[in-house]
Amino acid sequence: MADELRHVCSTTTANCAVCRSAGVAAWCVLSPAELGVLNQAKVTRNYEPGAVLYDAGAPCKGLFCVSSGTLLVERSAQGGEGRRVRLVEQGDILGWADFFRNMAHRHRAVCQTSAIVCTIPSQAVRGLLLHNPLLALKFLSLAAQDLERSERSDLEQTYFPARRRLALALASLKNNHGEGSASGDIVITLPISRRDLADLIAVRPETLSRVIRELEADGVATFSGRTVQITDLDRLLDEIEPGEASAA
Amino acid sequence: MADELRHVCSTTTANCAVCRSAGVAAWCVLSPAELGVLNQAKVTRNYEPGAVLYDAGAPCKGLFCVSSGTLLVERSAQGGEGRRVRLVEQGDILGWADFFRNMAHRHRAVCQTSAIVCTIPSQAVRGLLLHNPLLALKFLSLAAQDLERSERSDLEQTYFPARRRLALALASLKNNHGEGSASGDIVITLPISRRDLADLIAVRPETLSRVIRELEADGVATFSGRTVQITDLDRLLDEIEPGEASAA
DNA sequence: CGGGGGTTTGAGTCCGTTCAAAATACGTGG
DNA sequence: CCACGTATTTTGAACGGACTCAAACCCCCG
Repeated sequence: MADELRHVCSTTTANCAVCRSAGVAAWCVLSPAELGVLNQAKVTRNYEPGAVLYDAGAPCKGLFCVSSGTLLVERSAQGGEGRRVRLVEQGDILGWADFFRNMAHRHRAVCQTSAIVCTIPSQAVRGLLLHNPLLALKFLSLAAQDLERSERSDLEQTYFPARRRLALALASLKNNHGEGSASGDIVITLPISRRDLADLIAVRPETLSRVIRELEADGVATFSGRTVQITDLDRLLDEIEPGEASAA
Repeated sequence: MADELRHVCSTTTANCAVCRSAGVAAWCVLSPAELGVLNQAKVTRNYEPGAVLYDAGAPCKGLFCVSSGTLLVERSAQGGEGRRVRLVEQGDILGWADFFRNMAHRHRAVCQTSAIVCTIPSQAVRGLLLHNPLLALKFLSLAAQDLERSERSDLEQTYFPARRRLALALASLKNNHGEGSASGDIVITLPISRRDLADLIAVRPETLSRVIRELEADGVATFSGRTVQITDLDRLLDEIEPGEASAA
């Protein structure tokens, strides 16, 4: 297993004390000494696009903390192809749910870009958790956020049409993958394929394709390969909240 | 607010040491001394059907532990009517997500039967959590379970047709609300109205009505008011896993 | 008996799917 | 650098499941 991965990942070093993710992730409550323990226990690896961080069915050996890059988490049915559930970015912590249930992974995490991810072995996590109760509280808050995200996505998929869900996805993508262009528009560089994007908003690729054409026809955004130009942000926001009148 | 509830809820006493829910819920890791603290801090109340445990927007004052009865958790949009998200039974802990995020409630919990529910004030929870790290681990495992449930429900609603979702719901309801009848069939007494059941499986009441007729026509179950008779359990299970061949 | 909510039934519509084929983008080797 | 093979994306046409709207029905309770 480790052999298979060797060609797509390599070990590197990193320092939690200066890692940008340490502030974003739950580790901010740790004392300098505890951060030292974390730093020593963790294993930092470099992954190439397409590398699999972990697969469904694999034993859960610890927590993952994304130092950089974008990963896609799929819910796979017995190792086969499954549904793409969510994107994971810098500072996010992966695998906690399986870890705290002492179960094998039920998801698969695949790198969409080259990525640097730290693995914190189970024992180290447990040690820190027992040593510093504040860390546990932080993790609980994190868990609550994940649950909230899942529940909201559930509601959105039940009640919102595909077009609105795409608008929602674009608005979200904008945060981590968008930047202002020369013309003042926002330009998003999608970290995932169109097929995966379709899966994320729970539609078939054919449907996504059609909805994209609709948005283009209505002057909301322009799509070209993995580049999306938001030509009218107000209109995009209107797509998300049809009830609201846009204040000029 | 408290005045409004007075006619539907009354204070009782209970002892965590002998409460059946203490074993089911996270509290099983507590020492006798800690259990004493919990016992003293908690407030036990008696609710009548229809009573609202908490409403969306209300400040989160602690955790709820269901000693007996069945509650329905709705995700309400700004205090109005929302979607029914899940049923909560004896031993379940409510409100942890809002509690650990330090936010106002985003859900509403309504009693479906008369119920006995203990409220554990924030300060007591926090005290126990900081005092006994094992409790935090237990809560994290609980959180992971909740996330798993939400994610699975998400997938089911995306991929499964209404009929299969109803079968799933019946199979689940069977655990807490079903019992064997004289004829050997399983009889479920639904704790919720048909409208709420429809909402739980994310369909309109009209659709639920039609799917019920289908199941009856196919000899899977018989519906009469709030009583459901599973006439053929194997066939019900086939509805849930169409791929599996039923072994006689 | 007369509401009034919940439930059922019917007819029609719509959104997203399915199936099938064409077009485009991509990686690889010549 | 181009040609080729493969995978992804797009387009089209037809289908289908669940929804909407509207009316009848039912049951519980006053």
